[in-house]
Amino acid sequence: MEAPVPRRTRIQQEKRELILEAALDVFAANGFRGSTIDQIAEAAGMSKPNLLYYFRRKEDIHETLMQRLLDTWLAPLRELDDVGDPITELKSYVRRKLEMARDFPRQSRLFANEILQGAPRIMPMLEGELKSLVDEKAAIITGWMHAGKIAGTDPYHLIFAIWATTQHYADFDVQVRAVLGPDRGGDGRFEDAARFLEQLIVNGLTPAR
Amino acid sequence: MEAPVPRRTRIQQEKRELILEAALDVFAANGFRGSTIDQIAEAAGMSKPNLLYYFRRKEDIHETLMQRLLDTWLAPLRELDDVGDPITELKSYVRRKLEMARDFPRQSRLFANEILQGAPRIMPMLEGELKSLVDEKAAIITGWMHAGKIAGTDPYHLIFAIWATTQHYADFDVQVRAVLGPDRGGDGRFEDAARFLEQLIVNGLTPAR
DNA sequence: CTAACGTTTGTCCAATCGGTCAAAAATTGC
DNA sequence: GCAATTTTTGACCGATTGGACAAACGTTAG
Repeated sequence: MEAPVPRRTRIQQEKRELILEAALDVFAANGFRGSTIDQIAEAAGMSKPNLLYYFRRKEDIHETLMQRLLDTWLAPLRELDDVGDPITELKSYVRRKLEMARDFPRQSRLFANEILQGAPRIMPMLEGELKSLVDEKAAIITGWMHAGKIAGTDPYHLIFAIWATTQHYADFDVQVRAVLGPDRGGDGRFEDAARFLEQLIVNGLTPAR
Repeated sequence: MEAPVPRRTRIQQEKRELILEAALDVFAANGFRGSTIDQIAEAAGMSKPNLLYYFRRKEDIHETLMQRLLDTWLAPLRELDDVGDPITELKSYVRRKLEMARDFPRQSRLFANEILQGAPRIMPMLEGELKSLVDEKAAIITGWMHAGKIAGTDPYHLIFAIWATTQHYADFDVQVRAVLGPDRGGDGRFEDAARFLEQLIVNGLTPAR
């Protein structure tokens, strides 16, 4: 029996990666329907028929991209576990998510685009893989609440809030920068965000008692 | 001198509204490039040339929609003012934003789409109108902090966090529903979210002392 | 009734799109 | 070196797109 995934020569591997890299750029900036094969081909430095030699349809590129995305995208949540102090654990999760928004903004936008359009291509993954993972982690968080280690609240909405606040810095980057202005919108904005979110999650806004 | 905006008959007013309503549906669901004039025309119950009689270009529809959007979209923040208890004031703001996400999800998605694509059509508004408003409100919040009425933190990132967490329930609705499942993903999710966000903002996750 | 004006539509067009195909070019195995 | 195979490309195709246009239709005022 041969390998189930038919990837042939080393050159094919490399060209496919090149195309996926270019497509990530284009799809993240323009959405699926807003992107053309020509754009991706040009960004990858090859002709359109050449690109179609490696991926037979535009959708195949997107699909490959989305499959990889989910894996890496959920990695930070997978790391959340029961050992260590709960508050520390949650702060680490926020930090990891914020780092992903900073270091992989294109992936974040690709994902946001897909969800915004109603998740037509990844709905099964959301209801399957994603839901299972969140259920599992929500159970851990609920455990912490029952043990009195964190305040009792809704673990699902807590996870949503962490997703929303962190991904915001990738998906709404242009707005964040426009509002902060040239001086505060520079590289420091992620550290400011990290400080703010940490404090919000730990203590909220009530002044120290 | 006549009215500067050349809107003629009552029928023209009505048809333009009809088209804008249909276009909001289509643009919010498919993005600008993903939407076709035919789709909008069909949703508005008229032929394509008929639609183009009222709006000469596809972009004109989108532009009109975006101009109106900013006004209504920022209304909740405009209401934030200095009278009353700061914590109560911020909770009200969160509630108003969450109600907008619940009642006007299409507007939220339209806005999200535009920002995701780099805000090509509304960048001036972000750097002008929006930034001014946020600067003004951030100053109020800073005043509260200096008065010791709320914890000292970054007012800009606080506003970002409120935007992100509330709009998440409109923009990422399908994901929220998929994760919550059929039982918890129903109509109650906005009330659950409201309760959660209120608590998060007031007290964070530190258990009661 | 009819002329003027506002509204609606069928038809058409050029540009762009995703994708095909056959042939050329480059690479590889022997 | 040469044949087989893989890679690349120019030319092409049908479908869809945004938009133009003139003719038809409807309405209203005289």
